[in-house]
Amino acid sequence: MKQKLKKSRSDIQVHMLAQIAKIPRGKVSTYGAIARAVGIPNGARQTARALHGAHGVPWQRVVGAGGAIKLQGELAFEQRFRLQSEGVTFRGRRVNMKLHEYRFAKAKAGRKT
DNA sequence: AGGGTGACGATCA
DNA sequence: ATGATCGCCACCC
Repeated sequence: MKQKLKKSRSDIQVHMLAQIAKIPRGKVSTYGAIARAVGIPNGARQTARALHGAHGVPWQRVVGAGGAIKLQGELAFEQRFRLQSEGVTFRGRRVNMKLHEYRFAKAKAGRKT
């Protein structure tokens, strides 16, 4: 029996958005971490792709590796502003990941719970 | 069917 | 720390 149906590529984005929506206020995650959470080890770009066309999701809580804001122009400014409003602290131009990195349950990790 | 693109990530100079 | 280059994966034309 199939343990896992091949999900449409579009579904992947839906799953990503679902994970992003789970990030609690005051916390942030990275494109790569979200990708891994849905089973795509190197799909950081797909996370960005999903966010680009998404709506109603806390996109501000998604940052690049190391807490770097990958957006440009006003969007970068807005993201930082919104995060600070949620209580997220920065360390220079990056989010202080030591305090705000949110950990997802990985999709394929050998976890036994 | 083929080629270019991107809200990325890691590595190298 | 900054800039350039390559690799990844799904989307768009």
